[in-house]
Amino acid sequence: MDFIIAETLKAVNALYQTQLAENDINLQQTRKEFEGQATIVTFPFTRFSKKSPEVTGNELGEYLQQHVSQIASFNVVKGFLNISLKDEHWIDLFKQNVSQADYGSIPSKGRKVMVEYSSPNTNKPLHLGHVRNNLLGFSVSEILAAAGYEVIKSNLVNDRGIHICKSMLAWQKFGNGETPESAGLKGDHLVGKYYVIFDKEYKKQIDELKEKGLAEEQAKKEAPLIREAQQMLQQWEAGDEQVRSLWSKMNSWVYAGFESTYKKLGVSFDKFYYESNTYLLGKDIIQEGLDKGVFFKKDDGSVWIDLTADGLDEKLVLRADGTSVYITQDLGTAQLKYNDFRMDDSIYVVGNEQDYHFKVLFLILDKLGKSWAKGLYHLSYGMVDLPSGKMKSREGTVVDADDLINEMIETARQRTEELGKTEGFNTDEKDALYRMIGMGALKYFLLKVEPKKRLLFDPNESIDFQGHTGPFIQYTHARIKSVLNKASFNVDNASFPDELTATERDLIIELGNFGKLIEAAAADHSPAIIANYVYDIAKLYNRFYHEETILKADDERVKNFRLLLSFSTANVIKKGMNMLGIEVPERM
RNA sequence: GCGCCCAUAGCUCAGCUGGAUAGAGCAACGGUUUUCUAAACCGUCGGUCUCAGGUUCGAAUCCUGAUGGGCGUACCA
Repeated sequence: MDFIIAETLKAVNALYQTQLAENDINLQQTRKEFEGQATIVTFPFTRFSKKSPEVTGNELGEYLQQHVSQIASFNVVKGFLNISLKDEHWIDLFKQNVSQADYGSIPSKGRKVMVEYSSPNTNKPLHLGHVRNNLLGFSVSEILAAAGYEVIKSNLVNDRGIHICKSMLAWQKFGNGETPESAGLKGDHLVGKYYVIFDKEYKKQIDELKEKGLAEEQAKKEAPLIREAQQMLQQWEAGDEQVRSLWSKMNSWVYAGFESTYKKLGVSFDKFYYESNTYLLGKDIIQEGLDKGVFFKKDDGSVWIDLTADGLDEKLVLRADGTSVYITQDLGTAQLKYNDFRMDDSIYVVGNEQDYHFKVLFLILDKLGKSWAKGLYHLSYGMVDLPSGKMKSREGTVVDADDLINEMIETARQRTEELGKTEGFNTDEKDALYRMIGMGALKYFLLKVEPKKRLLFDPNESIDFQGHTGPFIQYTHARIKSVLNKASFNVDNASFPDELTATERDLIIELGNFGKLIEAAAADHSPAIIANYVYDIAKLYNRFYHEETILKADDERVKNFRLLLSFSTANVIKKGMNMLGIEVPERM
């Protein structure tokens, strides 16, 4: 439809001797209650046409109809010029473009982008919040790849620190040598169990100390368990063999557990970074910043940056004792990633509680004169909350990722069996189908919402399988495949009609927007755009499916055309869903 | 205190760079299957787009302020 803009520019120039730019033309899809497919808003033109919006619209319409062969007719409603294009034009768009097997592929942009996501702590299993992160990161990676970027998916594993020592210490004290095998627990769940035990015992000690008259703050600092954990961290940093060996053992349990969860989620990574390797990085950057006068040193030896001119605060970048803080490592890690890959852009998928941190991080790198700093982007997403409030691992008020996944698959199994749709499936096929549908429901549920919005999840209300959901779209795909199979569809038999029904036209137009939507989703880092688009396509197709008959169409040309239209729709649905990390079944 | 984010139907969400009478799903009610998969389709009901100003031919969308909610503002990560 874009050619209309160019033609309108010519028309405005011819009629009103005014040279406009492309951006000055407001072209949109005609609302369905009016006739036409393309609408130009004519209000802005009245400034130089010196005529009413209606008259201006009519003059433009006349001109365009005379000069543009694809235009069939036009009508003017107030300041809106509605243009109907000939069916020939839409059929041509379908033939040349939409129906092609590679439709929706965008040529390489020659840009490399890193997407860092997941980045778990190795002291507890993944919960629903992590699931949102993982699905977002994976989906954004797929969308960027579809939009022609070279994508590197990375995962910065937080495998060291005081929280890890807490689990280790609790296991050492209360574990009696328990292993994932002996406990019959996934490794990450076993380690998480001891993280919770630590917290429970720690609280006990705090209460005891408080009874002895200590203030809360002091009790928290002096409880023997926390002291031991801190000591263990020091031993870890000193390379103490026993501590390191316990650490390796427990982390390996966790990794085995994560691997299984990642697999079920269908996410993957090209590059792992581990904080145990990167936590000392960044000190050379501190020196660089001091040399450049970006940072300054206080009397106690701590290093700071003054960001008050940018509306932020003074920020510590190195402790007085010379050790790193969080941002020190992140400065170093950012440099490391750039040295490794020389990417043009780098996206961090991290929750919105760290908005301030990333603002500061990117600003500092920019002030240090890093040329690549402008390519850094924080994909900030809202927390997943329960009706009872925030999820807290230590207090056990979390929706566990593995549990949720299993429940979704189980629900999918029940629904499918109730509907009696498993005829002709063997056991493996059934399992694959249930997994596909259950995960489709979960993933779609999480991805259809704009990332930055917070998400409320009520464990008592199961995730829907009907309506605006993943399974609805999957069902539409399976339905199409079923028709195509019945017809023994072959692309080579394609034929095209002389005219279109309204629904066929709507479907072609919407399918024609695919590329534009991929670009928009990539630019906004928003899977929600793809999710809502694919839903619109599925909905339109179902309307078409009910209104028109395909296999029994009177005219063989129409039949073959509708088959090809169905095929093309399935193609877009599949590609779109794959960008969300959702698979679509051949039948269900 | 200061900073950032959010607010659209009873509930969950769309609404493209400002454009026509603000759209879906769920829930409720009614209809559609001798015909390609009813996880579907069609219809009814449901709105002061949190509030108050402003900019504009035109505001859910932009600006200012207020209210409500979330987050941050650590020599934690």
